[in-house]
This record gives sequence, structure tokens and C-alpha cells, in this order.
Amino acid sequence: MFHVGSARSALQNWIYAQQHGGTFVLRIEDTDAARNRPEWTEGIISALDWIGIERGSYEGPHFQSAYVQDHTAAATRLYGEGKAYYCDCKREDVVARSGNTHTGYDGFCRERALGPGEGHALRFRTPDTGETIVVDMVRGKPTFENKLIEDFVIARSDGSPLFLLANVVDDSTMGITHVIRAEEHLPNTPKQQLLWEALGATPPVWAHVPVIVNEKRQKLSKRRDKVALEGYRDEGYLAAAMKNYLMLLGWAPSGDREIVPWQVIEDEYRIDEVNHAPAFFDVKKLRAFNGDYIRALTTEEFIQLCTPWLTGTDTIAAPPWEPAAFDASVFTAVAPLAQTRIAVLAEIVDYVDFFFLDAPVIDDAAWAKAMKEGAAEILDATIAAFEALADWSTDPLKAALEAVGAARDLKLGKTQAPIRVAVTGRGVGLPLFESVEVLGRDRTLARLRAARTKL
RNA sequence: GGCCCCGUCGUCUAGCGGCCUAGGACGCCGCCCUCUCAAGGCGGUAGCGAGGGUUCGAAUCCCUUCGGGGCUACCA
Repeated sequence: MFHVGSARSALQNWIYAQQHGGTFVLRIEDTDAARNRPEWTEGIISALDWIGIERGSYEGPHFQSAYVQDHTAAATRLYGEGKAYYCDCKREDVVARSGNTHTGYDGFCRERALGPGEGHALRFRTPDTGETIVVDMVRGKPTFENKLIEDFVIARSDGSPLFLLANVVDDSTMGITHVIRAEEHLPNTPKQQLLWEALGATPPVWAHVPVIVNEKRQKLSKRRDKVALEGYRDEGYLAAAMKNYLMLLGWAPSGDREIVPWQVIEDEYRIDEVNHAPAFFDVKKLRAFNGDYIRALTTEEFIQLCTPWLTGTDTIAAPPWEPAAFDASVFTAVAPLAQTRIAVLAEIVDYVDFFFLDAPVIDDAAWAKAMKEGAAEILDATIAAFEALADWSTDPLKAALEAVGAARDLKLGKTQAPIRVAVTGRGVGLPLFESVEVLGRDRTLARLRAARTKL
């Protein structure tokens, strides 16, 4: 699962690297073995690939777990220099001591001079005075009072290093110069900066971008919100639309425009111009963007891109018709008609299913609405008119139905309703006469007769 | 509770002291086009959270207040 927020961060880092001749580095932060699976990495790589951060064009992936010896060495060094100490406090003891004014660890073990051992975690000794200023490309200079920064754990009691330490060590050894990440990491930053200083190195340039929120203005979460990039991909959101939309969260290109070529974004995006307030992930607007991108496709591209939903893949559900029933030439004929009607590619299935199914799937509500009094008569007349038609093509078909309606003083809009439902199963859909032409005389007539029988 | 961050239409944004009668986009509502639905065209709806300053002049600067959010693990 690749979070849309991660995708946005990746893109921001990628753009920044592109703009400054830097290198994008992918690092899998897997220091917590219990929460990581090696196979997830491929998912991340292919998701990055999808949004245009192609494998081979960046450094990595590096696995943080491969550098544990560096992390533990740093931990040992900090302990040796008296900048870290061992602690055997239990969480509940700390809470009990601090009462209801708990502001983190109380420093109980600071001077106890405990050595390494069973149940002893290593804590970093934070300064009691002064302040730590985070210089941030988007937020300015968030300032933290050192005395309010608790002595945080840098290595578990089993000796394994924690993310805060591991990150600083890796950033240092990998020569990371810029860290662009979500705002949720801002409170960690002074801690990491203190670690950088303790290790005698210069911290990178930070940029903390506001989080993406849901309609309730809370950070997008995996459990309650739809955040998987792959999910959007499998619904038929185009990578270009998704990228464009993601970058517009908290930022806008020059001029009164929003849908712009990626190159414009790469040229104009400025991380320090990004808004400071969280942005709502509006799927409706994403859909609108996607529809726009779909319409901008050439017919050939559109057909090509629809194929997975027409045939199914390992992640995209197979369509409701028999694979052998799919006729590419039929789809090619109607694809342009469908292109302006769908906002996400997955919707193509419902638009063209009646071509590939033996009988259309009847929408009950549409049937009830269209097959009112007079429908039988219209069907009979239409069957007769269509049977007599010499030239089975759009214009004559339309003229024939118009004549049927005219004889009953009905507008085409009324006359076509029962025919549409009989042939396609639905009340709305592709232009009727083009569809009927493509469907062919025999199948159309069979459906009209079947509907007539059902009345 | 503590620390930090943030505050322009419902939403995403433009705006960096006079070009603002606050612009664009999505959404929503009309109208046109029309075989349905879309697409397209035209029009409309709606906002500077509040209160104080500073200034000739404030959406833009300052303060307060109110309101949102993030973090607060031997997770990342």
C-alpha cells in the first residue's frame, strides 16, 4: 500500500532534486522488523514507477535495516561520551511519577549510571537550557525549548536502534542534504537535530509540508480513508491526473490554470511557496481532473488505456462478459463516444457491457420508467420499422425511430427511452443509434422482441 | 493537559499595503446545445473567523481572541 500522502512527498522530493541537480534517494525505513515485509518494497517501487519516478532514475532502495551496525555504533559512541544513558523505567512508573502533568520522560535514570543490560533502554540526554531552532523551507523557524524536549529513547532494551537515531545516522552517511516530509514529523525534528549536533554533523535542510486531510479535517488515515495510490490506479485514475492533482494541494501554478503539463509543475513548483494549512483531499475534484485528462487523450491512447478493464488483470476485476465475447473492433468503433462520458477508466465497463453480453443487464428502475403505457406499441412499431430498414446505419435508424414517434406525436426523447432500455438495459448511456448500428440488426431485433415479450 | 503548526468562497487556491467592487478551478444551481447521459458554451451562488491596533489606505503588518490540525511509544 502506497499512501497518497507518501506519493505527494515523493513527488515533492523528486521535483526538488530535479530542480537542483540533486539525487532522489529511496530508503526503506524498516528498523521495526515487526511492521515490515520485504515484499512491500516492490509495491512501493512500482507505485513510484507509476507516478513517473522510474526505477533506475534514483538512488536506492537502501534498506535501513542493513545499516544497524552503524546505528548501534553511534548509540555506543553517544553512551561512551556521556550523551546517552541507560534507563530501566517502566512506562507506567514514569506516568505515575509525573502525575497528570506528564510531559514526557522525567529523567529519573539520568544520574543512576546504569550500564547496558536486561531491560535497559538507551536514552539521549537532551539539553536543559537553550532552544533548538529548526530552519524549515516551508515553515520558517519553528523554535523548541530544550528543557521541554524529553530524554528520548534511541535504542531499545534489546539494543536495536530506533528510527530517530537510525534516520540521523543514515542521513549523515548517505549525504542527505534535504528532507522534505509531512508536518507530522515536525515535532521529531528538534530531537533529530540535537542528535545531529551530538554526533558532530550538520543537519540537512528541512521542509515540513502540511498533511493532507479528509472531510473532517483530520490527517488521511489508512483505516478510515481511501488512501492507497494503487486503489486509485485500479479504478482508472490516470497517473498524470493524480500527479497534477496532488501537486495542487497547497500550491498553484502561475496564471489562472490548474491542469497543466507535468513539465510546468516541474519548472514552477516551489516548495517554499506551499501553503501552510492542511489541504482536503477532494476526490470529486480529482475525478474532474481525471475526466479532463481522459478527454485529452487520443482515441488510440484511450482504447489502449481502457484495455485492462475490458479484459481484467491481476489487480483489476475481470469484466462481466466472457473473455471470448470481447470484440476489439466493436470497442474501437464506440470508444470515442465513451471517452467524453467517463471520469475514471473503470466506468468503461458499464458503458459497453451490452455489446459483449448475450443479453443486456436490465436496470429495474430504468425499465419501470421507460416501459410505461405506450411502450409496447412503440416497440412493435420500431421492430417493424427496423426490420424494413435497408440501410442499417445511424442516420436511417434515427429517421426510422423519429417516424415511429412522429406517428404518435412523440418527441424522439420519449420514443427512444423504451428502445434504449430494451437494447442496452439502461436508461442512460452511449448515443443510441450509433450503438444500435454497431450492435447489428439481428442482435438488436432479438433484444427488442425479448423486451416486447416481457411486457 | 503540554509542545508545535495553521486560519481567503462548501473545497483547492490567486493575492505579498493602493491594481480587490477579492480572481480562477471543483462542487452546486440555471440557460443553451441535444435521442438519454456526458462533453461543450453562457450565466449564477458563495469567502478574507472575530476584535483591537499600525497606516492617508489592510485580505495583505502587529496584538488578542476564537477555531482547526499535528505530535505527545523501548512505531515510523
